[in-house]
Amino acid sequence: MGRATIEDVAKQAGVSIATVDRVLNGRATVRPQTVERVERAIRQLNYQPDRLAARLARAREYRFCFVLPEGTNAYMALLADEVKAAMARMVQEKIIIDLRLADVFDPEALASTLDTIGNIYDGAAVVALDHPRVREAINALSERGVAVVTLVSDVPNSKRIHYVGIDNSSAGRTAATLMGRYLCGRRGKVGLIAGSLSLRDHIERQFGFEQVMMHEFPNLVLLPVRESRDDPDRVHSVAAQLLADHADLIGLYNVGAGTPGIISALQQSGRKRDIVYIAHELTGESRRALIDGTIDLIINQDAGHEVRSAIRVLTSKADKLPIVQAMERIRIDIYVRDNIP
Amino acid sequence: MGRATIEDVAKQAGVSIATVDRVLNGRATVRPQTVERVERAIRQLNYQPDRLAARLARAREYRFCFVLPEGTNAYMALLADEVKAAMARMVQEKIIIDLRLADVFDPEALASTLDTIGNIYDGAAVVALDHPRVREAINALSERGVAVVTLVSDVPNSKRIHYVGIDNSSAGRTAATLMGRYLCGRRGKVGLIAGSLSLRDHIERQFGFEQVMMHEFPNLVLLPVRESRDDPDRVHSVAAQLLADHADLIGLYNVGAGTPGIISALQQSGRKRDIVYIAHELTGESRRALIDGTIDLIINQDAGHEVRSAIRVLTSKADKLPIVQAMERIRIDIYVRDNIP
DNA sequence: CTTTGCCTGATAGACGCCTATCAGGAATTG
DNA sequence: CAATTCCTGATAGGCGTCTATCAGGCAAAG
Repeated sequence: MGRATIEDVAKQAGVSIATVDRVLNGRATVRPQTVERVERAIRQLNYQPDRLAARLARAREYRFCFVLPEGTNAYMALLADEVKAAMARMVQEKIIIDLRLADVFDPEALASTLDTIGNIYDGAAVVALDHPRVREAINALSERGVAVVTLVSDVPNSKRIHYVGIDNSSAGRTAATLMGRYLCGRRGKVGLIAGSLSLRDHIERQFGFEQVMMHEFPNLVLLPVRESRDDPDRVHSVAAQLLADHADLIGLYNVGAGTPGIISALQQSGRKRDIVYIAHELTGESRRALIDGTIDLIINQDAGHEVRSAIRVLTSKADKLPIVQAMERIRIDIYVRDNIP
Repeated sequence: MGRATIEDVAKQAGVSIATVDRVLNGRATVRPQTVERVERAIRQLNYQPDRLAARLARAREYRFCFVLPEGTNAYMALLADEVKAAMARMVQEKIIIDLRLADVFDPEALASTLDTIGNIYDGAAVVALDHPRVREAINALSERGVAVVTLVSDVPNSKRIHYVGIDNSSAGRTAATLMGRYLCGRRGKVGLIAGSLSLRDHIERQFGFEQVMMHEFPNLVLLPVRESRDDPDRVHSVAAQLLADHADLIGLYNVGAGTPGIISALQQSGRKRDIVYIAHELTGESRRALIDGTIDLIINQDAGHEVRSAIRVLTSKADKLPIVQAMERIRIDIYVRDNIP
């Protein structure tokens, strides 16, 4: 025998199918004691509506919107590619996905983009800045009934239903531990470059990194953070400056994007072999640099997984189903030269 | 407008729905030119059958069987847990999963287990030994129409349709690179312990490890491999022996299971801080040892992902749908103390 | 020209659920 | 006690596909 159907529940509860449906979908007022009978039957039979049949019957299209940063960020380009791939794959499940680009570093621009994605959508996935204006826009969206998940960088205390991305303070701590071990007790300075201190993920990584560095590796001196706005040119000059200022720089951790700028600075300095450089996100450029030894370690979050997870979470929400937390945890990937996909 | 349906295709091709169905499901002989007309219509409309509707209509139950090693292996216990979790989750998709245990180290026992899982199943996922008898059993299964995927350890040249697991020679190379870096040019010996050299994954890891060790880290001397059959007691005595024989042992890589045996040997020796120890698979015990510093790095493959991937592959096969390779790639996870989930 | 296939069309019913409507009984109000 | 209002049952039709059956057209074989 297969699983219980609505009909079984109806029989068990001694009511009609229509009433079970009313209870399940809150379609009309049902007397409390009847509700109780139905719910008991559901529990007894361990009834779970068939998702497939439900989706088929509803014949409803879900529309989701991904809001990603515009610009040259290579990882964001990867994310965009995955969103496009998902678009194609999801049409057959009646899920329509749109992609919009916005300037993440400008809270006003990002917020007003969020404001415009109106009642067309059932859900949105946003790479967001942690800023009051943006938080407000996210809250406004969810008030309007658009489920919001944050992607890559979280906006805590907002009404987003879920955050899809790695635990960034763990990522920072991981980077520090690996940096410390790779440096094996050598004495020297370690530089830290961040994109923006309004990006939650960047702050958290920095925080975790500092924490472990301080406590575990007293032989290393952590230099003050430099901000780069994730702009390759700025990243380059910041890195070049660091290298010029500190002859005893032996470690470099770039919390944000703009990796090509660091790579070029390191290569120009001729010290790329002497400096342990840890970067975030596996992209075409960082991958090459990892292979040629400029980058020693890459900490990554899988773009494909993130996009698929965001979609799963949004559809679960739309179908009013619970999300399986364990399945949605995004892992911190560590890449060395040998395990690049 | 939504997507094309069978009806649209029928209209476009100027045939009946029944004929389109015959072409799609090879239900009866259709005149070649009619087939061509239908296929053209399918291409023009970019028609893809609705999976949901198809599964609903077929009302078919798929039965899959997982064959895992019996015994004390903690990782296999994790896999078994994930299989059980999947069972519960999959009933609602009309997929029935059974779990059987077998002695993987005994090719005859494993093969005869495979022989018994008869025509009940549509597919099987097997943690297999690379042995002629086992290969033959796998081939026999697929001849009988049971799709087979290998799990964790592959059986190349067999008729398995897919291998679910990490690239083990990459894993070995990764371990070697990390070992070499953690040891920072120190001179000394590195020990290698394997469960069985009939397990494909063990050989491949060993191979990759040796490769990188030889070429990249001439300062390190790799000791001959010791076989442990993944038995905790044997692992313990092998490790204790290694420690006793080599006062200058500074690295240890355990390619297989039985990690608790090594942990106890290391702790008894009082040298756990001096030896860089890299283990496979994140389990309760290895996790504790990673936190307390006995283990320096763990290389892992996510049990949940593997089980879900195996199920996806088997259902895709049963539904005659292509599998999305990129989605099924199992990553090599690297864990340090700071990124443990 | 009849018989035998071979192709194709038409159609019914199922899968499990959703949506909607109508009618009638029960409970509440006046 | 009549008039409402509230609950509930019954039922029809649909979502897109599969499975199965029957009948008819057409061609080749006898």
